[in-house]
Amino acid sequence: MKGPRKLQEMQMPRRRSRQRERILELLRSTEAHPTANWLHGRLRKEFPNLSLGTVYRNIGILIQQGLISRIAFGSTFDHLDANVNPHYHFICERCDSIMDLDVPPDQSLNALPDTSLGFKVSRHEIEFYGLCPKCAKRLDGSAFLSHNRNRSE
Amino acid sequence: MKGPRKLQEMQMPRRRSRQRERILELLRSTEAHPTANWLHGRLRKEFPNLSLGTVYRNIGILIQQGLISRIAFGSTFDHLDANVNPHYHFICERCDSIMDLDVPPDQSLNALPDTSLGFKVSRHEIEFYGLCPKCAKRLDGSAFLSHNRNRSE
DNA sequence: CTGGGTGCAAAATCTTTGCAGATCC
DNA sequence: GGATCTGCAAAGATTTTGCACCCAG
Repeated sequence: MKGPRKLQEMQMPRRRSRQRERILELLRSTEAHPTANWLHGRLRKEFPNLSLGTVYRNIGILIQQGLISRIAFGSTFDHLDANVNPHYHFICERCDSIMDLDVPPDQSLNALPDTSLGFKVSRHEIEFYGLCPKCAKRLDGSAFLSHNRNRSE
Repeated sequence: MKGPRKLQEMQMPRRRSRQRERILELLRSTEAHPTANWLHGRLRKEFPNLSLGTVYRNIGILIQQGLISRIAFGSTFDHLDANVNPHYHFICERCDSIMDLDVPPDQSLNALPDTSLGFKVSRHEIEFYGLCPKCAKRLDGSAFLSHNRNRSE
């Protein structure tokens, strides 16, 4: 290995790049919630040689810096659930496991979006993030740093 | 008391298949929220020639039949958001657009997961589904059938 | 100068699809 | 017997990565 690569997880001093600056500006200027591909197409005009790889790398950096965030729904398949009754989910930030919560969904929350604006709400979903019982126990009293991936494959 | 099934989507007559039955059984028997790949690996023992394509096709059929559902978070990148303040999202079921909601997040909801079980909640997210103002207006009074995709790409 | 950043292309994932042949009803 | 379904493989779609060169500091 050639250096403290892993420390990138913390705020590593970064050099500026015109590309990254524009990606951030663009994201801040739009109401939509763009994809990497959209950004790439949009910025092609200013950077004719801009590569999608660069867009992805910069997205990763911006997320790391807390300047943007990803929206991880409405995307691809991934996980499945045979419990078709409405229910909430808990996602462990340490082991990435997903659990069904035994909490009755609160339909009154559907009234939250301002209907005077014209929203017609049919349902909602909630994901709680934190430590699952198992991980919480394991880390009881100790700082948690390592990130023990445990996703089903 | 079975609620009326959604007849919106054309239901093709289905034949049974041992593979699909086992996929459903397996999904119902596990606490985890498996991926297609996990199912495939797991069922390889019973069906040595089972193909991933078949798994995906059957997942699609089971979802169509309302027997299972997908969990579309915790997955890949896809959409981004430059609004890093906590906020909820609204997803239009017709045009698939994603909107930030101007609703103050209710931190008290973090108390919903049963902490006596050991959950440590740090945050939560909510997605509301339904019709956005634009689509709601367009469909006012008319049945809605067509699905006008509008995802950024 | 130096090491992070970029473009490019290949690789890695994940999901879909065309086709020929097997299977269920 | 005929419409479905399956396995296989190729194609798509999306994201990551290795590498040589470039450029900000």
